[in-house]
Amino acid sequence: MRATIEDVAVKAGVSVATVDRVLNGRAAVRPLTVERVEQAIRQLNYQPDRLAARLARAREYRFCFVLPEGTNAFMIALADAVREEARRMTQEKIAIDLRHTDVFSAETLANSLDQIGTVYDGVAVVALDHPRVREAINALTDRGVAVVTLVSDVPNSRRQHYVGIDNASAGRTAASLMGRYLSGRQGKVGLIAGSLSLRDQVERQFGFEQVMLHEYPNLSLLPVREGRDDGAIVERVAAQLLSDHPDLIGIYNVGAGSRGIAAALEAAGRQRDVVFITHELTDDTRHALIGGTIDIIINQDAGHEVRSAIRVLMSKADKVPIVDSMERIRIDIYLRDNIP
Amino acid sequence: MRATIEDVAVKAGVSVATVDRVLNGRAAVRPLTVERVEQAIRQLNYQPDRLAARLARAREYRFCFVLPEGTNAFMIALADAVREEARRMTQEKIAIDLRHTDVFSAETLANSLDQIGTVYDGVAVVALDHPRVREAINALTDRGVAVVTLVSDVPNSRRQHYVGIDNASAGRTAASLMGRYLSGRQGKVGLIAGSLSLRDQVERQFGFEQVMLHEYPNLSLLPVREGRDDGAIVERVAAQLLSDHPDLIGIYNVGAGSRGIAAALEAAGRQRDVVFITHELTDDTRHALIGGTIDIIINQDAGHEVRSAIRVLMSKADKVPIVDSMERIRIDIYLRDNIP
DNA sequence: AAGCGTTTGATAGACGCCTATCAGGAATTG
DNA sequence: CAATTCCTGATAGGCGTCTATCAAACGCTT
Repeated sequence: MRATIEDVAVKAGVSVATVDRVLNGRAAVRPLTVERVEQAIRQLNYQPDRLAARLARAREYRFCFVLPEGTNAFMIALADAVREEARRMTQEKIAIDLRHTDVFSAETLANSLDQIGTVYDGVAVVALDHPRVREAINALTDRGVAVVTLVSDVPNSRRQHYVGIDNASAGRTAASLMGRYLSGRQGKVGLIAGSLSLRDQVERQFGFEQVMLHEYPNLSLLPVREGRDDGAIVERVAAQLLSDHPDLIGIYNVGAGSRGIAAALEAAGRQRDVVFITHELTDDTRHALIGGTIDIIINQDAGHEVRSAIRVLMSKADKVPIVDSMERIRIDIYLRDNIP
Repeated sequence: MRATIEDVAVKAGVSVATVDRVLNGRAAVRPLTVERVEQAIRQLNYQPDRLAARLARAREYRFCFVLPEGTNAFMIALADAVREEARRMTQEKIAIDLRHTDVFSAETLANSLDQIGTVYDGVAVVALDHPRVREAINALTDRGVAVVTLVSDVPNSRRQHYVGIDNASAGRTAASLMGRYLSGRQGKVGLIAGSLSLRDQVERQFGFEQVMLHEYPNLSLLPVREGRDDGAIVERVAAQLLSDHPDLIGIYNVGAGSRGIAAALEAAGRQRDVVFITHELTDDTRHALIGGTIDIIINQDAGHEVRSAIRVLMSKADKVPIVDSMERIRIDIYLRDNIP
């Protein structure tokens, strides 16, 4: 049988009320008493029963997800996942709010974060890596709000955790697959990004270039072109890229707007000759993958990310450790043969 | 606020005791009354609070995992994951037993299943696809024990759910990658299996051959060779395969014993020339992947599978629906660039 | 109408923790 | 030494469900 709060009280020679005070910081307790209680807790290996705690707790946990606004398909999927989990989580006394903000403006994002008062126990944010945002994250943390970064990290901030894939690794993976798919061939490989103010994209690019340059000298990597994650712009950029380089044999798209690239490839009739690797499984990319225009999709599962973020925020709120292996978000690689 | 059992009682014009009788089948209730209670439940969209239920429940859930005995690295990882989760789950009033049985004998496995009395609420089994086993699974189901198949399915049985990857899809994926990695080359591709009495391996082989024959006519697929999932035997088989076919340029290993193949490749000095794709990330395969002998590892995450199995068994025991998207086990593809 | 079994109601006591209150004792201050 | 303030103990009530018991109401048989 597991130890209860009462066992701890007896062992420490105090009352349950005092143990409760120590556990929940409900009132001042003499340091000596605190020490005795903590010792008893250690000796009995006491861990509060989370089921009972959640049941008894009057207040519910309040979390907030801050996502970029806009029509990016992946971000829409992420927002859907948040709403879906929010609905599921009401059962567990967890209330989740969803806020949208302009992702390309560090100022706007930081202001949004600043506005979030102390009503929330935790915040999950798709963040720009910018000093102003970092500062806002740190301010939240200092106010006692648990913060996790989602999808794109802010490494030097005091956020508690990053929920998302290892983007440098994703970029390296894309490069390896590109290299092997193009083995024996010679030609140029193009890289298209959305905006290089998002850290995840920068890291992907970094990983891709690293492997490309070192391991596949037969392929010459062209300078990055920016498409601002917008289908129409991306399509123009891709069309230009294709006409500039008749010997282009590979495209890696680091950001959104894959649909534009697929359209440009098809318009040029070069979808069979060019290996096209991109990110995020959406209706568009799935369709292009099945059609053969896209060769590989590298994906992160929005549902998993949201659930992981919630678990982490819960753990931080309860001050219990997280299980790392459970929270590692994996890089999904989809070919037409294994799309779900 | 969520509806409670008391709200249902009031709405249905009965007592809470009666509602409880209906919910938990505790005693005979008049059909008319049952109908009224169920109607009230539907109207209020009442769902029992699982936290409270688990807290109040005297009895704990008892689940049993039946795994093949032996030294197969993946099965050992699976057993470790079971023990790990068992430890974690004691907190949640879930007791998990682990049993080992001879995997290659349908009779032994079926007897093991038959022995499992009604003490268990649910059973997860790595099953052989054999009539005797199917019958044993059906018998368990009929006794009211929830059964899920793990890793390898028994499709025509009355098991409640299959927890594992889509193995045909995994085989197709392996073939596609093999085909693309070998694009432009001509030569032979070998297939090594453990035992073809395990359905997962048969399905992988099927998927692989399907894609290989249709899409990559430049590659000629050799007949399967069996290695009985044993490192030493597999090594001999692989060595023979290599010496029989100097123009072998690809190996797909459907079962265990990758280490033997890696050893044979290295002994022949052909690890650079032969694309080697295999299953399951273990210490051995990870090492060979980093070293370059293995090119791709297709993996299923043992921890995820065990947790999923537990969630499914819990849902079945509570008679609540499962969330399919949460329980889909994904095919992990590892290159040296994205190993965790 | 008495006797019987079947359905139902009412209620108490867990489960382990949270929240709140009140009183009494201890330590500190002047 | 008295007056505070600070700590601690005891205890009640609640969270929503399960489990169990006893009595009352009901329908049916003879």
